[in-house]
Amino acid sequence: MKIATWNVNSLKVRLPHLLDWLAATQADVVCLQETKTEDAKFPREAIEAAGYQVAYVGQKTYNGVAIVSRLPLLDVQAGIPGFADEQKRVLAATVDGIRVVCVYIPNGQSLDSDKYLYKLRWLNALNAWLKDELARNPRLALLGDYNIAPEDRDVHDPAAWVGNVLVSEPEREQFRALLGLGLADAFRLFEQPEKSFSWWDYRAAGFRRDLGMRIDHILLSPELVTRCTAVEIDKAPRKLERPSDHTPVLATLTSL
DNA sequence: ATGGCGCGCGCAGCGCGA
Repeated sequence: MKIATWNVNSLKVRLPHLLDWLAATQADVVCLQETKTEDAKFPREAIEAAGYQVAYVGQKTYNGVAIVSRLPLLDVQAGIPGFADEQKRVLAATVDGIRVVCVYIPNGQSLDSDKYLYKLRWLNALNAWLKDELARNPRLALLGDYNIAPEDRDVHDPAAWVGNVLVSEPEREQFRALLGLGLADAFRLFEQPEKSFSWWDYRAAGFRRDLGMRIDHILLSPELVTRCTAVEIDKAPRKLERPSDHTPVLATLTSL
């Protein structure tokens, strides 16, 4: 079973890339972020025609998350229970006995912004909810755009990013708090190339110069760690015309 | 590397992302 996460930065624009990528990788479950699509305009038919089911929750212009899956999506839940949030950033569903949680964690904009405080509050709420969710679901995967580079090795130039969002210590503490729930950063279960990134700025030729960050992650509960045989960042879609600024991250799990 | 790109909205140019 292959499970993946991909911030598509507008599903309307990236739908051809998504369909090509599904066909090429034969991924079984893909969590999407930044669909930027209202539910009424979601391209459900095109995804179903490719042999997938899809659950989604979106809004106009901003945010929006979806889970694409070959197998049925059960117990679909949007948002963090008990955490009032207009922004569509969370979608959970059970697929083949695995609780799949798709997240688009807030960016935070800058350390002195109200959006940064929102990011930290949001992460607190996520952590509290996941603690319960893990107790109910020992097979849990948390996939998404975290907007956090966990360590300096996940940043092309750590010195240049000091004092910025994505790398600040409170954010990294929140990331470690997720690990503290028993989750593992699946990418780091395996030997990986140096300078492994999942996002590059569109500006200043960021991709060509490899000025990237690793901010898209797959966290796995212990039961799923034992089943995980590979994790890779697939840079191929970032090389296409009109790419998303993020690449997919893909994990392979053995069957039970 | 933050003026510089790309997106949505909506028809100009702005807000936002990371």
